[in-house]
Amino acid sequence: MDTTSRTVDGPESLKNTLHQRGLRMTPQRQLVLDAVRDLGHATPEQICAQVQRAAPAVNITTIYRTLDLLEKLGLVRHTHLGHGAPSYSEQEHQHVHLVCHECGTVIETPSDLMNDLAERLSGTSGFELDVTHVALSGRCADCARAGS
Amino acid sequence: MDTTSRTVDGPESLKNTLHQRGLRMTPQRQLVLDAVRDLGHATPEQICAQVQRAAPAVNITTIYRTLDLLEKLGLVRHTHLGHGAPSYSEQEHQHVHLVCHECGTVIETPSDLMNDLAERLSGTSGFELDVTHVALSGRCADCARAGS
DNA sequence: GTCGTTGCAAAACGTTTGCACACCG
DNA sequence: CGGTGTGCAAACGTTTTGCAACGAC
Repeated sequence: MDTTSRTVDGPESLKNTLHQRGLRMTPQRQLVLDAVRDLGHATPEQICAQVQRAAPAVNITTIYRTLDLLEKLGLVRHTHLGHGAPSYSEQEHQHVHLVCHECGTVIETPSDLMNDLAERLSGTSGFELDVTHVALSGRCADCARAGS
Repeated sequence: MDTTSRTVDGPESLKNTLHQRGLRMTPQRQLVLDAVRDLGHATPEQICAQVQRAAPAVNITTIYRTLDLLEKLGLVRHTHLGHGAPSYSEQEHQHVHLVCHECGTVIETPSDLMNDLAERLSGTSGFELDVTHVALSGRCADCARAGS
């Protein structure tokens, strides 16, 4: 009954993944990865704040560099939810983001909803949709009820 | 047989729309609206360059303020095509953007493709998808062929 | 003449870069 | 000890803000 919410990359495996590519394990890298997992999805600045609770000296530059690295390693992913800073989440945390452009709420929805669309797109234009890296905008149920 | 590529808002109607709300017609506002229409879709900086060909003194601050205003008036719309500056286009210019995250190409695709998805979303979560304000990311046909 | 609108300069925001020092392996 | 990784400061691109002057009505 264990759905492995903690994925393949346990505490040791980040080290391994890094070493396989001649990269080095550092406390900062573990902290950033932990922060991304703990926060679900968060901006670099939010991740920085979270990391600094454990290690106040960590600079935001390191957050940016580490997020880029973890993304290249396939451990995290980022999505642009409209304006402002992008949102990082762990790679396995698959979902489509629905952003309400009235109140800004972000709703997560299973990505299977996009499968039909993905097929149709690859059929018509050969475009391979990345179902996991998508932000759709519109109006959430609450705002739809309140508005017009 | 006139499909009114020039929409409801001809040269006079911007003035009317503004006056209806107690706002003022200025050359800058007309120039920005014209630029958006001429460019199809463009960033504020590109729009600024276009406007400055006619009126070099116009400041980019005015571009930003005017784009916000025209958006509130429902005459233009902006889309975030991933990183960097947003892209503005006229409201009627409806399509879905497919952004290749390898080469950055932006493909436009008819928005009808999203109708099924829109229905399913409103069914499951009451979310009203804005079919026109969407950027999907993935890999374009060329990069898919070249890559793996 | 009023008051909305503009231009300019400066600040704010998010991100990147250069460089010397630190520390992983 | 070699070279990767880090912190700091400064630069960068984009957007916003404060304010005095301008100009639409």
